Amino acid sequence: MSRSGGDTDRASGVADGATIGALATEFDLTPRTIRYYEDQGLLAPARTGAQRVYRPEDRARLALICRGKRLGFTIAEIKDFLDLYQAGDGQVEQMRYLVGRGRARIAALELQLRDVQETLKDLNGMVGTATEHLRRLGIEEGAEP
Amino acid sequence: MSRSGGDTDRASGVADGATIGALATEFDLTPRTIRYYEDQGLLAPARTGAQRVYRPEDRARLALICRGKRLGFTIAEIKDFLDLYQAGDGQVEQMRYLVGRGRARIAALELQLRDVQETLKDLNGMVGTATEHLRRLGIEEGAEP
DNA sequence: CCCACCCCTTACCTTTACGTCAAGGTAATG
DNA sequence: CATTACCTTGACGTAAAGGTAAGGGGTGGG
Repeated sequence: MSRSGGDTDRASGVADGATIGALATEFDLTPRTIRYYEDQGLLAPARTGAQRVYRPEDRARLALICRGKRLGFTIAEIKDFLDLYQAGDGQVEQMRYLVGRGRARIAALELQLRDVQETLKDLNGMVGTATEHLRRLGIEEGAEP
Repeated sequence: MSRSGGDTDRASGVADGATIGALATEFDLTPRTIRYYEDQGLLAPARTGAQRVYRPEDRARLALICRGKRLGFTIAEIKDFLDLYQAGDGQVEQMRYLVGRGRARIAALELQLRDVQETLKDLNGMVGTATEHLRRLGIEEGAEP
């Protein structure tokens, strides 16, 4: 009640973008992790004085970073990957190079896709068998971690 | 020519199974890596004296290990995973636990599957755009690493 | 016999991706 | 003005997954 113009909380007085803490919460990371990504050149947020200000574009990049991580890419690989996205400068040679990298990555991902599907099949089979096995022993299901 | 009973080479005199070097070559790993997996309890090959002897079962396990690695699992996770495969002892409680773990892993993999598919879509789009862009500039394709 | 080649173990080194203090700045609030 | 809560940089710690070196054994071939 009775706040000048902001809305979310303290530290959101940074004009428009989010703070590192907010972003961390949003993406379920720690601020440390986000700063680390910046160190590695994956992010380059604006600043208000010393304080980082994350705008929508940064949030988009971070989302891509997280996906990359879930897919098992290294930070360095994700950096390359991100560079693909912003390649629109017109540097033809570099672009051809990036297209090549993109194709290679696609091939790797397609392999991974098959791996995942195969593993899922195996696991489903195993769990099915085991569950049935248990059922035959007349035991009810009760999932415990 | 003129060998008693073996066939492949020296050190294959280990009756039937493969040596660590052969296995390493076969799976494109180093012997060090295979020994490391053994250290971590993922493999337990037979021995002829001090020398490890890898039988087909070990090869199968190693194949699963490699797939797990390609999927981004940690060694410890792969160990749990492998334990799923040989769970047939009848320990019901343990089996229920393992079924739970298996289900969790399936959920994680399904998420990963969607991630991979989404990323593939994005990448294909990007490469397509970039390629077309290049084509418009009248440049032929020549993939250089 | 000695060399080459493969095997063994032990032990320390490296890289990646953060976690964990430490020490200090800044802005709203009581 | 002091507190509180968030932010900053910097430096050190650590777990995972091996690499690499050191030291030793066995076997077969010239």
